[in-house]
Amino acid sequence: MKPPKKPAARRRAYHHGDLKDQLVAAAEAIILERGVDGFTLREAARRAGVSPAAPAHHFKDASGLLAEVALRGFREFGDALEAADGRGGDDPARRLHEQGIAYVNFALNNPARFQLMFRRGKWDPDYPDFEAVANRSFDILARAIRAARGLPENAELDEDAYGMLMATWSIVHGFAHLALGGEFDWAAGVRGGTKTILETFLPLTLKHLPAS
Amino acid sequence: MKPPKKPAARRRAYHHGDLKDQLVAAAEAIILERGVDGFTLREAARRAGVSPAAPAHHFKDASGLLAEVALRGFREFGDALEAADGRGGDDPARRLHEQGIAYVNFALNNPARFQLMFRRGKWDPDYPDFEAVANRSFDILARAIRAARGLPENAELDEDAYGMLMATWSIVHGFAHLALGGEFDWAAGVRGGTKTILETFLPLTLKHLPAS
DNA sequence: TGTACATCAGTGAACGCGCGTTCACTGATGTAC
DNA sequence: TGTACATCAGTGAACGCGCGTTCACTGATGTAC
Repeated sequence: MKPPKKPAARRRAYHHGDLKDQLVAAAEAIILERGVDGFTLREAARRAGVSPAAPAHHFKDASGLLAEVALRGFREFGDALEAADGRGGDDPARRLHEQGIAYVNFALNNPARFQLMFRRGKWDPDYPDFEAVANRSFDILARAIRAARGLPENAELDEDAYGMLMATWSIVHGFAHLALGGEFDWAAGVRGGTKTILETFLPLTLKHLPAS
Repeated sequence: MKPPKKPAARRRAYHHGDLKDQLVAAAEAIILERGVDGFTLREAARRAGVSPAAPAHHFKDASGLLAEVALRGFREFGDALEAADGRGGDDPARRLHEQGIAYVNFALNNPARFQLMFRRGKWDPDYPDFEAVANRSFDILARAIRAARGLPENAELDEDAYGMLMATWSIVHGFAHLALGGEFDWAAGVRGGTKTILETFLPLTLKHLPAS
């Protein structure tokens, strides 16, 4: 009756097959639980069920793995901003508003990635493709700012454009950072905090975006 | 001729006399050089010229020392905000504007403290006086917001006031955080960055404060 | 279709490191009489 | 003014810990013929 040769607990294949992705997933989980500084390479290996030496076959070192995590974050982040921008149609104020919503939503729904992305020094800046992917998010914002200021595409920003760009970026980034840092908890209550913040406080705040 | 009994290299007194303050100063220097996560208690002791066990006589543990550093930061920060608020006279928009300038100036001129202050988890939250001192800064902002919205002192904030407070806080905090994180370096150039940021980019940005 | 062999992706033990904290101790200081 | 003694603020050695990385290795996979 019992099938021949099936070992009681099936031994995992010597070759993992999906290690790179699982290391990335483990890293995100660790950062979520313990914060960016709680990440260790050994712990990621442990969670992937692999010896501490295994990650070296996929990443130069610990900062390489974190670069991959951040890179994927920036990729999705850029996608979210671009989609939001599109939702704004040809109204620059709406485009900026939608981007703002998307910015904060991404941060609050992906706190691990977001916090890592804005922690230069934790990831290897020379990781392949990193710079281009990270710059895309910035360009999406700059494009909408140009439209709002009536500047041609690819034009240099003028002073007012700088002010508008920095103010817009600052307000959404500051909001995200303060919310993630728990500074808005007094207002949101402890339970369901993220939802309350996104649904009631974010709209109240974004009314004050420069272009609105 | 030679004075009697003066040892060649004068031996430091067994009792340090100023250890607590020097540990605080050392901690700030370390954070400045290596970032908040680069801080270690041993290194602080080393810089104060003292054995690694000595700090225990002044602080419960490492997070206690960091709490003292953050506490002093909050104290000065509150003073700076209060002074700025006063500079605004009875014009609420000016009060908020001055507070904004002071907020970012403090952050960029005291990066070590500032970054530590907004890193819950690094310092002991039960450190004596901590909560009251940390809340003061918030109250100073809230007071000016009430004035801007025409609310009586100590009144509950209404929805618009929440929006204005969060937007104001977000913009200055976001600006400070992005500037410290190096995200404005493309605009400021590498040399004299802080000065350029404070003198040219901050004013352009603060034009967009909600109350302006 | 089979086989030799290079390459790939793991293992697990070991390295040296710096950390925070504890321990028994001792020298200096302050105080009561 | 002197002295006994408690307390304060240091020492330095040791603890156990987890870390990132290296090493020689080996099992599994892919490819050329």
